[in-house]
Amino acid sequence: MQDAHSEPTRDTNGKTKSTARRGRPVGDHKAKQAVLLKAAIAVIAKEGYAGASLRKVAKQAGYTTGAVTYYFANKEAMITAVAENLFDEFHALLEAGREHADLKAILEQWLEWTRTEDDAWLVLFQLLAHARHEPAFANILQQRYAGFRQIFTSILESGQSQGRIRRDIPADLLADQISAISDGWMMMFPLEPERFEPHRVQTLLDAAITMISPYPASGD
Amino acid sequence: MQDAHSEPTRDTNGKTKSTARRGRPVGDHKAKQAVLLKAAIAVIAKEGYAGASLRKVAKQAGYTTGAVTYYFANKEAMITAVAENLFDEFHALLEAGREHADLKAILEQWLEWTRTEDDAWLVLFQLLAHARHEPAFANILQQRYAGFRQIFTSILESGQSQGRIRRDIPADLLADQISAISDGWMMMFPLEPERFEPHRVQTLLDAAITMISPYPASGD
Amino acid sequence: MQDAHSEPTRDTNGKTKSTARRGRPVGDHKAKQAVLLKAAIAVIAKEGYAGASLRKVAKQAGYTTGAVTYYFANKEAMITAVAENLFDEFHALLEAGREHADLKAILEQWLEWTRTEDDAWLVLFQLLAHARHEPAFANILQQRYAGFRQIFTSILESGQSQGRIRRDIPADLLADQISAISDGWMMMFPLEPERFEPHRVQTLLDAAITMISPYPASGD
Amino acid sequence: MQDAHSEPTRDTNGKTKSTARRGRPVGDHKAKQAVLLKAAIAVIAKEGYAGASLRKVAKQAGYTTGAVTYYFANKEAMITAVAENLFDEFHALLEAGREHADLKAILEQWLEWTRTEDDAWLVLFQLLAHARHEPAFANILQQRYAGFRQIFTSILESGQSQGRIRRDIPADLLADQISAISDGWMMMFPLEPERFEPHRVQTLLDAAITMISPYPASGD
DNA sequence: GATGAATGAGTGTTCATTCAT
DNA sequence: AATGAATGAACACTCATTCAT
Repeated sequence: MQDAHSEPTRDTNGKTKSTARRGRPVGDHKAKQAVLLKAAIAVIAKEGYAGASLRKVAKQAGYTTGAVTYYFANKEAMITAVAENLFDEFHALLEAGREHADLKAILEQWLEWTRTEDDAWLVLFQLLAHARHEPAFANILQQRYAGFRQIFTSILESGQSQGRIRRDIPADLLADQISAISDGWMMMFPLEPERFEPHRVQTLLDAAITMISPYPASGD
Repeated sequence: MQDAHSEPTRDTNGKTKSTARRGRPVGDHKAKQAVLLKAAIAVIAKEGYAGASLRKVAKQAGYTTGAVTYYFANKEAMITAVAENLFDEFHALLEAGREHADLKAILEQWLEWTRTEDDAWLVLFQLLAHARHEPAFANILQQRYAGFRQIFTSILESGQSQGRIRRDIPADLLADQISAISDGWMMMFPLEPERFEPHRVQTLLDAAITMISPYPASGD
Repeated sequence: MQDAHSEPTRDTNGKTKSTARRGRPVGDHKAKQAVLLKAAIAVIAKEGYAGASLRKVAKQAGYTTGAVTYYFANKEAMITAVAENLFDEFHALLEAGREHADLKAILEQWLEWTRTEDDAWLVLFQLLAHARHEPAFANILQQRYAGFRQIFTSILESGQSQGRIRRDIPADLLADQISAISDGWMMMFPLEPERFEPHRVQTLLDAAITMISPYPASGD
Repeated sequence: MQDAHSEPTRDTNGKTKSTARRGRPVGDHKAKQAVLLKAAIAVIAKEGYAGASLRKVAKQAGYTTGAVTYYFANKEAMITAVAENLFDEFHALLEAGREHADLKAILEQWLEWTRTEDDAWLVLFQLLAHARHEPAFANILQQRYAGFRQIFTSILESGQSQGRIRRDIPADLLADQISAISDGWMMMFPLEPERFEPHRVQTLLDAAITMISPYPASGD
C-alpha cells in the first residue's frame, strides 16, 4: 500500500540483516495505526482475544513486534482502540438509520453490515467476553451500549407514536429485547454460522418485527 | 486412555456410593474429578477462560499441578468436562419444566437457577467465546444447544395448542427468539449486573412473555 | 555433579530435541536451589545486578530458563535468597569471631574470606546499589546491617573494657566507622582491585586498628 | 564526533552568553546538553542506573527521544558525561578547601554539599556500581578518585606538619581511610537515610576527626 | 495412583539504537 | 540541527505438558 513500506512481509530471506529499513520513514501515523487496527481485528476474529498476541498482529500487518507497541501503549490500549473503532462504525450506521425511523430498514441495513464485515461480530463478542476482567474496558463498552439502546428506544418511540410499534410494552423495554435478541444472534453466529445464512436471518428478522408490531385488526 | 475416563459426567447417580468394595477406600476417581470440575468452574468464572490455568485450578481445589493433568488428559478435556457438567444441569432443569409446559414457570425457575448459581452464566459465556477456536468443543455446544431449542420448541408448541402462545409465528422461530433473548441477557449480565437485578429481570421476563403471547381480545 | 542430571551444560548439539529430559528427576530441592544460587552469585558478580538476567543465571547453572523461575518465585525472590545466603555466611564468620573478642583476628579472618570468596563483595555491593529501589529488599539489608553493627559494637565494647580499644569514642560510633571503612573498601575493590592486594590490605588494616587503639604511653 | 562534544563540562562560564553572534540564535549546544545532563542525574537518582533509560531522560528534560541520542553518542557517553560533571563539582569543592588546609572545614563543607545536592551521592553510587562492567568508564572514575586522594593526602600532610593530624600513620593511608569512610557513608545513606540526619553526621564527623587527630597530652 | 521437577515455547513489554526526513 | 518512526533483541514471567519416581 504505502510504497515507502515496500511490502515488508513479502521478503523471503527471513533473517533481514539487522540494519534493514531503520530510520524515519514516510508514513502517516493515523494511516499506519489503521492498518494495525485492521490487522488486530482480523487476528482477534481468527484467534480470539486470548490468542491475539501482539506478535501475531504485527505479523498480520507486516510490521515488527516493536512497531505494534510503538503505535499502542500496550495491549489493552490496542484492544480499546479496536473496540472504539468498531463501535464508531456501528454508531454511524445506527445514527444514519435514525432519521428514517423505520425499524425494519435499520435492522436490514445492520444485517447487511454484519454480512460484509463479518469479523466485526466475532470481535465484538470476544471483546465482550474479555470486558469482565478489565473494568476500564468494561466501562467503555457499557457507555457505548447504553448509547445504542437510547437510540433504539427513540426509534421505537417514534414507531409507537406512528402506530407501527406495539404500545403495550414501553419502548425502552422493547429496545432491551431487540438489543438482547441481536446480541444473542451475535453470540450464536460464530458457533453455528449455518443457522445465520441470509435467508434464515431474514425469517428471524421478520419474526422479531412481528413480535414488536401491533396486532392486525383481528389477531390470533 | 484411562477407561475410567470415558464419559465421566453422564452417570446420573452422582454419589458413586463406593460400591461396597472392601479394603482400600479407592481413589474416588469421580469424586475427585468433580472437585476439580467445581474448582475449574470457579476459576473460569473469576478469571475467564484465558486466565484459567491448570495451576490455578489445582490450587483452587487444593490439589497438585500433576493431579489436574492426571484427571484430565489435557486442558481442552477439562474445559469440555466443565461444559458437559454445566449443560447437564441446565438440561435437567429444562426437562423438569417440560411436563408443566408452563413457559413462564420454566423461565422463572431458570431465573432462579441463574441467581443461585451465577457462576454458571459467566462460565458458559466464556466457553462460548472460546468455542469458535476449538471445533470439537464447538460441536458439543452446538448439539447441546440444538437439544435445548428442541425442548423449547416442544414446550412452545404445546403452549400454542393450548392457546397460551401466539400462533402467527412458528414455534421453532419463537424458540429461537427466546433462546436468543436469554443468550443476550447472559451476554450482558457480566458487563452490567446492575441492569439484571431480580426486579428488573422480572419486568424483562414479563415483556418477553407478552411478546410471545396471543393478543388479548382487543389488542393495540 | 548429580549423575541423574548428567551434566546438562556439556551437551554440544545445542538444540536438544524438545522432549529431552522431562519428568520427575531425582535431585533434592535444596541442593539444586543452592546450585542456582551459586550461579546467580557468579552472574551478578560478573555482570552486575542489572545485567543478571534469569536466562544468564540458568545458563550458568546449566539449567533452563523455566527451572530458575521454578525454584524462585521471581527475580526479586532470587536476589533476596542470594542476599540472605551471603549475609548468613558473613554472620557466621562474625559470630565465630565474637568469642575471641580480638578485633584484629576478626578483621583478618574476614579479610581471608573476602580473598577466597571474592565474588561476595562484588555481589553485596551490587545488591546495595539495587536496594534503594526495592524497599522490601532494602529492609532486609537494613536489618542485617544493624545486626552486624551490634555484634561489632559488643566486640568493641569488650575491647574497650580490656583496654585494647580507645575509650574516648563510644563503641557504637567506632563500630560505625569500622563498618563504613570496610564498606568503603568494598566499594572500591571492584574498581581498583590492584589497590587491595593482600599486602596493602594488611597495611590498611593495621592503620585502621591503630586509629581505634588507645595511644601508647607517649603518643605523638 | 562533534568537536563541540569535547569536554562539555569544563567550560566555567556556565552561561554560554551567545557570543554575540547575529542571526539564528544558534543551537546552544552546550546549554541543551547541560539540561539533558541535569535530567539524567535526576533520573538516575530516582530510578538507578539500570532504570535510567534514554527515554526517561528525554521525557524528564522535555526533549524528544532523538535529541538524547543526538547530544550523546550513546548511553555510555551520557553516563560518562554525568560522571565527569559530578566529579568536576566535587573537585571544585575540594580544590577550594585545599588552601585552608583545615580538614574539618573541608569535611563540613562537603557535608553541606551532600545535603543540598543529595542526588549527587545517589548517582555517584549508582555509577560506581556500574563502573565495574565498563572498563573505559571505570578508568575515568579511577583517575578522578586518585586525584581526590592526592588532594586529600596533601591536605593531611600539611595538617601533620602543623601538628593537627596524627603522625604515626602516613598521610596517604589516612587519606585512604577517610576516603573509605566517606564512601561507606555514601553507600549506606540511600539505604538508611535516617541514620544520616545532620546531627548524627556531625557526630560521626567528629569521631572521624578524633580518630585522625593526635592524642591530647594525656591520652587514654 | 499421584506427584512435582523440569521443560521450552510463548507472552507483553522495554529498550538502545538507527536513520530518512 | 533535530526528530520520531521503526527495529529487533532482550527481558521477566506464565503456561500446558511430560514423565521419573
